[in-house]
Order: sequence, then C-alpha cells, then structure tokens
Amino acid sequence: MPAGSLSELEGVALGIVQKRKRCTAYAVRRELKQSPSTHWRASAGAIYPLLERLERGGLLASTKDSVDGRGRRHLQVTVDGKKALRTWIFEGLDPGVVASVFDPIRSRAFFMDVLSRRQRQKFVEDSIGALERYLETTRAHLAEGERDSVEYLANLGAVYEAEARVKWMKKILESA
Amino acid sequence: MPAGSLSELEGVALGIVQKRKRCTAYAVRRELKQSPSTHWRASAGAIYPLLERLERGGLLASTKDSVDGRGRRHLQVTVDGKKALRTWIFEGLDPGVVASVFDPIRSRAFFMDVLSRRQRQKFVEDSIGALERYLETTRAHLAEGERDSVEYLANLGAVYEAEARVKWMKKILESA
DNA sequence: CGATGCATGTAAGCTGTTACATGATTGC
DNA sequence: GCAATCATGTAACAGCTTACATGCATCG
Repeated sequence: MPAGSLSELEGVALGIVQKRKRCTAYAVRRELKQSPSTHWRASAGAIYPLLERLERGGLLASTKDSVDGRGRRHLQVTVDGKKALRTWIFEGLDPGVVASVFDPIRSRAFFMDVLSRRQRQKFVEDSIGALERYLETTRAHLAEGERDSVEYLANLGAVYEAEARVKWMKKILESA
Repeated sequence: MPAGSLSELEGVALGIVQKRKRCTAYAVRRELKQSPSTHWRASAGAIYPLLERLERGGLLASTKDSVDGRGRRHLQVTVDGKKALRTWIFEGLDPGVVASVFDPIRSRAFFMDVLSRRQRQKFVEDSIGALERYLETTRAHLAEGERDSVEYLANLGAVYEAEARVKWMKKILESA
C-alpha cells in the first residue's frame, strides 16, 4: 500500500527492483526463488498482483517502451518508491519486527523431551548435519558477492546466524 | 491434519499442550503470546479452530470431566498426537525447513544502499540498539528456566542467534 | 516442428489476523 | 456492583500457495 506501510514481501520486492534499476516481474520471482532463504516461495500468485499494487500506488512505474515483443514489462522504482523503501527499512527497527525471527529448528527443540534419549541424540546430530549443509550454501552465496558490497554484508549475517545455530546445537549435544 | 503432516503452528500448539500435560486453549494462546518470538500473534481465530482440528484428527482429546464451571475444556495429547509430534520434530531437518529462517533486519540490510551514508550509519546503529534490547529480553527468558531443561537449551538458541546478529551488525559498522 | 523453458497471469484454497461478541470470574 | 481480566468463539478479511492456463522463444 502506498498510503500505509509496506509489507515484508512488498519491501523486498521493491528493493530487488531498485537494486536492478529496471527489471521484469519474472526477474523478481527468480531472485526470490534463488535466495538462500526459503521463507517465500515467490509464487506467481503473490508477485504479480503485488507488483501491480505497487505500480497502482505509484511506487513502481513501467514506461511504454518497456514492453518488448514477448510482452515483458520492465519496472522501475519511482521517487515515491525510493522514499517508501527507506521508510520500510527504518521500520524494521520496531521491537515487534526485530523479535520476529523465526527458526524452525528452535521451535522443535522446545519439545525435545517427547523424544527418547536415542531419538533426541539423533535429532540433535541430524540437525547439526542439516545446518552445516545449509551453512555451506550460505557461504557459497557469500563468495559470489564482492567484499564490502551490501549484498556481501547482508549475506554475512546469514552465515553468522547459521554458525551460531551450529554452535548452539553442539552445546546441546555436550549437555546430553 | 492427522493424515498429512503438521504445520508449524500445529506442531508448536501440540507441543505446548504436551509440555503442560493438560491445558486449555487459552493457556496455549497465552504461552504463544508471551514467547519472545513474535512470529505468531496467537490470535483466537487461529488457535481455537486449529485445536478443534487436532481434536477431530485424534491428536488431542478432552475428557468429559475436563469441562469446569467456566466452560473451560482441558485438552490432552493422545498417543497418536505424541507420535505426530515426534514426526513433526524430525521433519524440521528437511533442507527446505532448515533454510526457512527469517530475519527482518537482514531482509532490510540487503537494500541498505538506497540510504545515504548518514542514514545507513543510523540504520546500523539503531539496529544494534534494538537487537541489544531484544537480547536482554531473551536472556531474561533464559534465566527463568532451570539449566539443562529443554526450555533452557532451546532459549539458549535464541540468545546465540541474537548475539550473532549483534556481532554481524557491529562488523558492518566497522566496514563503513 | 516439437519439446523445453521463459514469462505473465488467474482461480481456488489454506492459514493466520483483526475485530467483534459473549459470558463467567476476580478484585476493589 | 463495577471494572478488568479470563475464556471461548465467530465473521470478514488479507496474504501467500498450489495448480492451472496461456502464449512466445529457443534449441535440437
């Protein structure tokens, strides 16, 4: 919404267009799909109406000559869009938003005591394995970006978090 | 769903009832509300139908004498429910689930370059402040649980993650 | 020229939220 | 006795997903 504040996915989508200067809806979908986080499936049913909404709200614009033979419409972030993006970024510092990190492994760890000793051990060990594989892919993503680019710095956060999760699970393994 | 697999919220709700042995829907809501993660608002419109669904599916049961004068129905996890809970826990090791961590600060950090030098500095510094306040509340939660309880160990994960996020943001501050 | 992939979009469904309604209990 | 809170529920809505439909382009 232009009047209200941007949703998470709206902010991210707007940011992706901004980063690419000019791109199609499909490119936004692809980038979301390829991102290491699987939080969003980048479904067509979400992306296309969302970008339309942003365009109607004046945060995105597509010039006439932006439609090529295949019917692809190239989008650009407007001045208002940039402003909205900045506002959205600062909104993230809201306590409610900061605390809304979500870790499915941790959600499950809370209920480990329904597992037998052996199952619990297996759960923790397998978690470490899964996390280490995940860590590898996030590190690979990190290597792609050039150092000191915002992309590198942002991905660094994913690596730090994944490392912390591994360290945490190893601590649990010790105490068992 | 009893036949299929549990959703995230279903797993968590079932786990909360299991942990308490026997509790009302309201107690589940309250625990979700008071949890340090604000990922779920624990809205009545979600919890009550969800618990009904689990009961119809045979994962939860409420005995007749469980209804007290105030109409509170006390729920218990059935044998099938315990089995479903264990399955759900192990399902979390699925790569798609492991990778679905979601950090709103990191989402925003990807697009920091739309900010001016000063704005960016402010964003990072304010983020550190917000994260440190969040870290304080997660540490407080940690102190409540007795050491070596699963609750303590699970909350430890939240602390590790929050520490990693602070460390990450301070790293960004250095490189600016 | 036919298969595969690019690209856009829509319809139906699920899940969760907000906001409201209702009544019973507790505390002052 | 009245306010606040406990406790359960419902209706309307918002957002995202799956699954489908469509057409163009590219490559063998």
